[in-house]
Amino acid sequence: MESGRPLRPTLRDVAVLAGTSIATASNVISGRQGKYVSEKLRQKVLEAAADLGYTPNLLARSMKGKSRKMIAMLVPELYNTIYMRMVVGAERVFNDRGYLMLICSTMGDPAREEGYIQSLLAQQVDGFMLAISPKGAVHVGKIERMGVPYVVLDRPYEADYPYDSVAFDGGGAVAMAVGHLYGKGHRRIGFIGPVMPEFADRRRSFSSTVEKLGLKANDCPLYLGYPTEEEGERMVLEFLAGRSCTALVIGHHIIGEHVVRRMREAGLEVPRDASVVIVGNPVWAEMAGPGFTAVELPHPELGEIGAGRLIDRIEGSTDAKRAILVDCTMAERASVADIREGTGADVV
Amino acid sequence: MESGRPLRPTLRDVAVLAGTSIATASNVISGRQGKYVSEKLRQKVLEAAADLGYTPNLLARSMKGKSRKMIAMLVPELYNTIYMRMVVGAERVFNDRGYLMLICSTMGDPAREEGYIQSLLAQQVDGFMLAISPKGAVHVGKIERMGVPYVVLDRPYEADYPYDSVAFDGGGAVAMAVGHLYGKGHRRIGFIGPVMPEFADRRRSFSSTVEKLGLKANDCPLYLGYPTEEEGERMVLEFLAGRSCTALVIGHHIIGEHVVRRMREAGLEVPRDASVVIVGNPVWAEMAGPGFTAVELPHPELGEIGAGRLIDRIEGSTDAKRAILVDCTMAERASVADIREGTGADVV
DNA sequence: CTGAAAGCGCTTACAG
DNA sequence: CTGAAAGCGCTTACAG
Repeated sequence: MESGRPLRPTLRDVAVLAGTSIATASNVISGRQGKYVSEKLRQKVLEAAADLGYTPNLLARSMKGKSRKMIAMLVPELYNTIYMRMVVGAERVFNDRGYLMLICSTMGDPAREEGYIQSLLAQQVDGFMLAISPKGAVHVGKIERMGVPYVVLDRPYEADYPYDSVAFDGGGAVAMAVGHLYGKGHRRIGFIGPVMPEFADRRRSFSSTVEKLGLKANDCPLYLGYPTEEEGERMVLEFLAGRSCTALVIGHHIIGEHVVRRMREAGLEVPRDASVVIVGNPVWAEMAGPGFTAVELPHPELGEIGAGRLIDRIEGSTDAKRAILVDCTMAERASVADIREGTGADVV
Repeated sequence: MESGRPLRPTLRDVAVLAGTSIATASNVISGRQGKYVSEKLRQKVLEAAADLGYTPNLLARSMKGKSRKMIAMLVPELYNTIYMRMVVGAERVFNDRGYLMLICSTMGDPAREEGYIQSLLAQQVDGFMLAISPKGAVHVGKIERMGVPYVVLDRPYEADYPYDSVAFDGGGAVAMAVGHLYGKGHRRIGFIGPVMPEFADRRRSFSSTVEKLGLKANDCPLYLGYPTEEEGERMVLEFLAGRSCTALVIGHHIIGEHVVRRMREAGLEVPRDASVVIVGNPVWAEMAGPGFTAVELPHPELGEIGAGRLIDRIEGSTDAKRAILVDCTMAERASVADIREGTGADVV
């Protein structure tokens, strides 16, 4: 309709309108330094570009070896806060450093993971942030072979080549929780946590920490299950039947939800009847009951650190590939009673 | 290290290895029909491609006017289930139809919305799915002017040009809820809902439906507030103070969460003491208390229908631009008592 | 059946 | 200071 004006004007259109060459127009638009263009011409080009509503075609630009300033982040699920926390952290730094981040949801399906990796590689993305399923690890080899930078998040895995990864130390988080309770005088500490293989480090850490602190294994029972309502209930019941612990470490946020609800229903008051430390960052930790002490898992930091590392890589860093482990932090709230003797803690 | 093998082999590399021309290699790889290539040559090319691990550079392909098979979806928040439901619905169809969907989170910030639109336009995406803030509507003009297809989701707005949009009828949903309760014999029905301007249609619909059914406005009070814990509590208290309604329509899922919890704490039993219909799809509707009857909002369908329409557009559909309104559906569960006389409902 | 050549929209030495 | 020309990796008439 609007005669003459191309829908997507090219540099050529701008150059013609400004009465100059494509090369000069390019020099002005991409603002190359060291290329002196007379102020007059520069203005004319700028005007022409504005007039036409010119937007450079990044596709064409990329063909000349320029980076696309585009990275892809693969996550298993969109509904899961854990991944969203990582995404938000990563996005913050990509935005700051001028990269466009694309989020792709794989549903933990290796086939989908492969599909995305294929497409995105073909789309010439500059790099990958990968929160990928264990089985999906195979497809990472493809990225590796293409020489495209990537960072693995949250779940590093075995590979016969070194690669960048960022994770937190789940076992360490549990150790912190146990240590905190120990410091407050607790000697009989239970653990309710996930039974899935990805979480083996958490329960192993519980056992070894307990042992290291010189506590009796009998006094520190483990209850394992899946993060469902029924299993949560079952584990609480078992824990209560024991009746011997003064404190409890909950090793998973979803399980925590069910456990805490069930404890309340059972009339158990925290921390009077039992002290509790959660591993994870459930929204309700601050709001429910007395406020729950938690070992917070640094998902946003995982995203941030991973993103920073990926960009450095893309921009030429030759730092040795390695696994980065991020520390967890204690957020003390009101779910742990200090039962040490002679500390006067009761007075407070 | 691996001498000779280029990291990212090009069609040229494939052609050389196969001992043929780039053009022929291209014909084989992109499987153009009508181009007869001898079976022998075709095999050699295919082998060479496999050998090199060749992946076509979609960037270059796109430069020849081919579509990128890539669309971008802008959503305000990643944490909000509503948007994730739309995303998941949309992604399903994009995947089926061979498009790659990129998710971008704008945080409802018009500046970020503009930034993304700019970048993605420059990246030559084929189309946009827009769940955008009211203020962001301005930037849509840029997409429109570029002639790039787009579909607006969930929140259509005023514009001086026609455009495609997909939404559900929030007012209609409330009318359904009221109608359902009316059908079960309720004549005094309260409404607790959001006060924000985007939800004006819901409360207006409540009032007009009540009027249409011949109920007295006095018997059908409205309680409006923000979706916070305190406001939820306040509204429940006001509703209870009234003590005259047999039924309640809750017009927002977050508000519903607080209202339902508060009602339970107040010792109110549903549906014995009050029948309840929720507008929305909170996860707990099925699990909490007796199971809550709800008017379900079709967010995934919004995504699906929008995606279908967008692809049709991209692939050349010249169907007139228009606003599509998707119906909501009743999910009857156990939170509504049938109080009609002589129906024998009580026996059931 | 096969391949030389032009061209997509840009950038970048390089020569005026 | 400015512009003609080559080239990025493909596709596509078109001529053999």
